[in-house]
Amino acid sequence: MDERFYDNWTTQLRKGLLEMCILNAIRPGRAYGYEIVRRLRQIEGLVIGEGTIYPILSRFHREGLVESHLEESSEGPARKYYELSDRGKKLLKKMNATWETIVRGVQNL
Amino acid sequence: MDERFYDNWTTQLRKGLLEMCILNAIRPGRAYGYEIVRRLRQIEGLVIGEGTIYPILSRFHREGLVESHLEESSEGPARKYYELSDRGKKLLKKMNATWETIVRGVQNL
DNA sequence: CCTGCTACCTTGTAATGCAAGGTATATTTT
DNA sequence: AAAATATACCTTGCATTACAAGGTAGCAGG
Repeated sequence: MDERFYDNWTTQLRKGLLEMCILNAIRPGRAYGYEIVRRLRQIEGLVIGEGTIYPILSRFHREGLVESHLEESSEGPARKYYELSDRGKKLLKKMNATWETIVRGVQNL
Repeated sequence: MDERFYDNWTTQLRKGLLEMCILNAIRPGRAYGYEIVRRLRQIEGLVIGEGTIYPILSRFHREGLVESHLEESSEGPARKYYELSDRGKKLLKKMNATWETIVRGVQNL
């Protein structure tokens, strides 16, 4: 059967959504890229690869939504930890609110 | 303040989501482009323009998700009505299920 | 030393949403 | 009758994203 359309659709659906999820994953404290990939992988329908997350994290930093610092690890190469800036926290709050509005809107379509 | 990131994010968030909403708007029976634009406009966070919907409807048709036919109107130019094909109905069901899975996944993040 | 896991990054491609344009019909206003 | 407004369709070019496929490097176990 032709799953091409569906597969592409799910990819499109992740656009923007991934950013929100990543910010929410960082929010409680701090997190590094490889860790976030593993956490989000467990959420059905939200698979994410390294080639996807690193550009996103870079953009977050460029936009001033997060701060980052390297930290040595005994289990491998150094990890780049990220945490939300004030701007990032504010924006995430707004994004979460927008998300809920949309979810509600879609529900009673 | 800098709303650029937020505005762009909402645009990205609409990707894929609009397709699902349009299909759901057509599902009960039939609908034409201009009509769908007006209906979806009322849903907060889901604004859509004509330059967005017509390419989507064309793609639906190209992918065999909908059938279409022209119908004269006394209120203006002819309308192009769309209705879901069997394939479209099946796919929409799958899309709605995926959407709910993702919404639930995001909820308990 | 070599395989596997950890951990980071970059490049090129495909796909989408949208602004900004265009065309044409029917109704209402001037 | 001319102009304006609402209806209704469409296309082109741009900006943005997610992803596959590649690359680099550190650490541990056999």
